[in-house]
Amino acid sequence: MGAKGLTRKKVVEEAIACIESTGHSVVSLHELARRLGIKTPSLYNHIESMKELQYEVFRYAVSSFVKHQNAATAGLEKDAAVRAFADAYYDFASTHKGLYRLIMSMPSAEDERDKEAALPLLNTARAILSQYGLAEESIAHWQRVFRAILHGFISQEDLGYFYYYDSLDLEKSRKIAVQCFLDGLHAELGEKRAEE
Amino acid sequence: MGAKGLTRKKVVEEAIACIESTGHSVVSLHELARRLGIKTPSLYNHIESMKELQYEVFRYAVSSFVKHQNAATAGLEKDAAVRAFADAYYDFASTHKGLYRLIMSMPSAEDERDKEAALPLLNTARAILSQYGLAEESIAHWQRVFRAILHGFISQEDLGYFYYYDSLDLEKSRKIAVQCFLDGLHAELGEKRAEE
DNA sequence: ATTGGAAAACTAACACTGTTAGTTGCATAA
DNA sequence: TTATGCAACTAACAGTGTTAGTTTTCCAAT
Repeated sequence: MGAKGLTRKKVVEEAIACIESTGHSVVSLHELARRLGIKTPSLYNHIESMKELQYEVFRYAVSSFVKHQNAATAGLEKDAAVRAFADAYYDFASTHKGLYRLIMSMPSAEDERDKEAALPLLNTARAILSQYGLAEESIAHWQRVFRAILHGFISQEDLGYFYYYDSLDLEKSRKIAVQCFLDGLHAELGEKRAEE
Repeated sequence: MGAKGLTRKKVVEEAIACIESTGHSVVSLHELARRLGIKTPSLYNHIESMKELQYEVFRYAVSSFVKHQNAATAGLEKDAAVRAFADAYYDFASTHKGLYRLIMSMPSAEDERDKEAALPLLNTARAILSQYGLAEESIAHWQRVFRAILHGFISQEDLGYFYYYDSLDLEKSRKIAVQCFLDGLHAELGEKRAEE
């Protein structure tokens, strides 16, 4: 054992804590080492690289997000579940800016391992929408639409693209967005029923 | 005049060309200098800083995007205009990945100048929606929802979060998303009419 | 209890960012 | 032709992440 009893787990935990407190999706190794009371290169006794550390934190972020969403929608059905999911999504992204930004800055398309780690994220939205009795293909489409709205909203708000009419209630905009999704979904369901 | 007749304008243009060709929202000064046939520090004879160069490219990106959107929706009304706007938006983001990413990575909330430069972006969507005869406040809300959907979709696709069911047609998802927005908007219009 | 070996800390250094200071050289205006 | 100024240059700094090589520290086996 080394002088300070540091482990890989503790390093990752400190990185998470750092990201949580700063709100940035990345933590500099310098800052991380400072907080752990060691010099920067010493970190490499516990992690292989920055990329690897990020991957570790990413997994935590995904797991944390999924748990949050599942807890918020447990026992709810259809529209109520959708609304709760949307609220919880917004809540997580606001409260854990750094983790959410990390989730949404992973170039998953390139790294096969990242893609796999991100899979649980998609299933959360799918689970909710599968209650409507749609075909698998439709669920996949609507789950994309749902996530697009949720992320698009948070992303633009975060970027500052919603602050131009700052007299305007953000929460109301969000309610309208979710209602819009539900109306669209209901319209689809109506068509489906009409076909039968 | 210097040896190579370089001007600030030419530097910015090369930066734009570089961003267009790489698809990244930033260009390294090293790469930029290399392409211009000079050494990195020489760039500072023409630009004040990286931030300033980015701002210049950002203004170009905004202007370019706005022109693109206006051209695509000229003469169209209501739903047709909305659909054309959405198609054009997607087209721009796909064709000019670097410029779009730059637009969507400006921390506008912090810099007052960036915010102002971004204003035209918002007016494009607003102009389309103002045709529906909604109240100013409603337009502002629905313009947020519209942009949230459009950006959310592109962003997630770009991140690779749509490639899990890659058998599934992306274009169809996009059509559903736009139709969802229109259905939601129509529902709002219906309510408004019912109130009268 | 002493010693050997492993694990983890350290310092020094490299490559890569953006950036500044100080110097050289070309080109146009006088 | 000369002089002024602009634009190129080299050298260097601070900041990233990272590697090599060295020293320290602790735990385990004798």
